[in-house]
Amino acid sequence: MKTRDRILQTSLRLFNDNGEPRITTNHIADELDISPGNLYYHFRNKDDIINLLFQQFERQMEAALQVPERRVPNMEDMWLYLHLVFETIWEYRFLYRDLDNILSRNKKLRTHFRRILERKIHTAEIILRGLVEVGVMSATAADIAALARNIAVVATYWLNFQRIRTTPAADGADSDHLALGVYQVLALVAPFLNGDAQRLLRQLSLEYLS
Amino acid sequence: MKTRDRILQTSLRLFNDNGEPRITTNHIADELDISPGNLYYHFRNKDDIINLLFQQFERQMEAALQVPERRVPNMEDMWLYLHLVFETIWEYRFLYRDLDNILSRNKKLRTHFRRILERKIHTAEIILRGLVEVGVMSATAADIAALARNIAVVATYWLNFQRIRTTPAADGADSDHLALGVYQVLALVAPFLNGDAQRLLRQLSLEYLS
DNA sequence: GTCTATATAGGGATAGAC
DNA sequence: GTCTATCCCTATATAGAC
Repeated sequence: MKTRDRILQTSLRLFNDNGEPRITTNHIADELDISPGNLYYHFRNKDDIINLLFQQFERQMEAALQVPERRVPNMEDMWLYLHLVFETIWEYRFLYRDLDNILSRNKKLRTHFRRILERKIHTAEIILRGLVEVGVMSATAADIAALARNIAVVATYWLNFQRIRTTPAADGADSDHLALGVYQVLALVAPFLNGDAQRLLRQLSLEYLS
Repeated sequence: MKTRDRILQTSLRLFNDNGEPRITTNHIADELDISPGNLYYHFRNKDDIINLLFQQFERQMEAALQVPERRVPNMEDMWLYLHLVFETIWEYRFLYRDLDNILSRNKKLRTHFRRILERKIHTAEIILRGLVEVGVMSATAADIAALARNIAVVATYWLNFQRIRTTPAADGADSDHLALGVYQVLALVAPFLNGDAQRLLRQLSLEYLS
């Protein structure tokens, strides 16, 4: 494996585990058993590393936020959408841990992240309108707008919320956090679902959380 | 006004405006036209300042999260609860901007903040159960648990969410952000409200956001 | 209480040899 | 591509005079 890729991989792991502000270029070099000079041969500076990682993140998130085409979105689209979003956030959680800090240092990152956020809201709206269209749920336009914003907020910050609530030592498996997050978002949609769909969701949720 | 208090006041303002990690003790001293040495006469270190500000924050938030006693909570309690919470967060928003960063540097702060979060959820639950009891809304125990968590997430992170969405330059007045936040949280509760209460809330929301 | 001057430490980044 | 050595800068914090 090329040194450049090893640096990216290790940086991502250290950032995710310890928070980007606490990881210096020396830490990264140490962890890889290479010299700081070598690291700076491959990357201009620390921001350069972060930018590369952000590009990877952005590609993956864009893929997750693809609006289903050529057909009316349904409940399965919602499930898939949420899982892909949560997994991408988990993989690049260092961005979310110090979001304000990181975005304020780099205007381009800020612009791109904002676009992702708007897209998150937009995709949620498309899917919700699809659910209304096929008769699975009932909601006004204003309901959908507010609901889509709330879905975006919970999806974006759920992992941060959980990291504070659980003690650093005794936190459960990673997958639990994601599953609970998906459940929380579905709980936002549930009250708008019509009788049958709502019962189905309740049933699914019970199994899902066991 | 005593120098000590001026330091606290100015620190809070600078932290809120620029983010705590970017404000050094020298910045604070500069802004006050005092020497760094003078600042360190009044406070052992930067963390000492943050701890004091956190204590102020905690007292104010604890007050906001008082469960209404001796009577069944109603819709007005929910409004009051949300307004007080949002205003407290706004006043000490520097804590929320770099929450992970700040809490990870100080175990005591982390423990106390976690308690506040649990209390946020708990108070929301108490109020929601009150609403069910007086017949204003219908929800199962599981509905209420999930809803209370979501209320806490949105209330905690709404301002962060909005700061990213709005451009740093052209953001609206401060009060707008708070009002929108309260609206978003009420939108979480709305679908559980019974006919009359729901219509009333819709009416109120329209006026509220105009 | 307040100042000036300074010690200390650490992170980001580069030069030049190999 | 990789290393060693080093420089610069900034932030925290202290010492000692006034």
